[in-house]
Amino acid sequence: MPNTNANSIVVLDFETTGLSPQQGDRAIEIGAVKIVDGIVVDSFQELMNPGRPVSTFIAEYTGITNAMLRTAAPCDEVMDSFADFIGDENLLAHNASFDKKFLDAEFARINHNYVGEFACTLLTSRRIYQDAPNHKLGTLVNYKNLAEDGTFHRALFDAEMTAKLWLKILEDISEEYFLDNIDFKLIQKLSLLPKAKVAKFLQTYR
DNA sequence: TGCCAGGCCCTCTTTAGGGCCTT
Repeated sequence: MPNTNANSIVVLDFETTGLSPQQGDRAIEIGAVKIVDGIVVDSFQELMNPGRPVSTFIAEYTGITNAMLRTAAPCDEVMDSFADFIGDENLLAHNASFDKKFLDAEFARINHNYVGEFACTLLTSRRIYQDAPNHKLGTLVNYKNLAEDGTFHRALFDAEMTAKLWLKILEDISEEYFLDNIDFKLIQKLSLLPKAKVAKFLQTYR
């Protein structure tokens, strides 16, 4: 059984060759941080060789070039190490449906199953920060004045920024609705509510 | 040959269409 505390979680981000593993796209980089009780206690970052060149668009978008990938370990090897990193923790990503489909596809190739469930900062922030100009990761980092020192669209940096956003979301919910020990299931439930029902849900929680 | 992601979410909706997000 995965840990149920929202404060113990692995935040992950993939860079990939494209948008769809079902269309043959592969992961080219995985970045992740492990958070325990609001503190980043571990991190993981690896480039991985997908076995074929990346497009000019992807190289420009991510800064990850074919020259960099040529010397990287193959996806299977990196994903095997990453399986050890995530253990049985619950997982978090910004637009988690995207990262989940690549995680599932890459893990399927090495016959690995994981027990953790996903939460999503995109779905959560759409409900908690309804006044944000949009809900892109970079916009939300600026909107909440979260310190940034790095380059977006690299896996570890995006995972670190997603982690900061997650902790800010927990802090804001905790302060506004007087909740402590926010449960992972609460966030999952919240993330699928109609926006108009979010405030009442949190006000009446416990 | 022609097609080409997909889940969420809103609305001029539900016998549907299009924008938002991720690379």
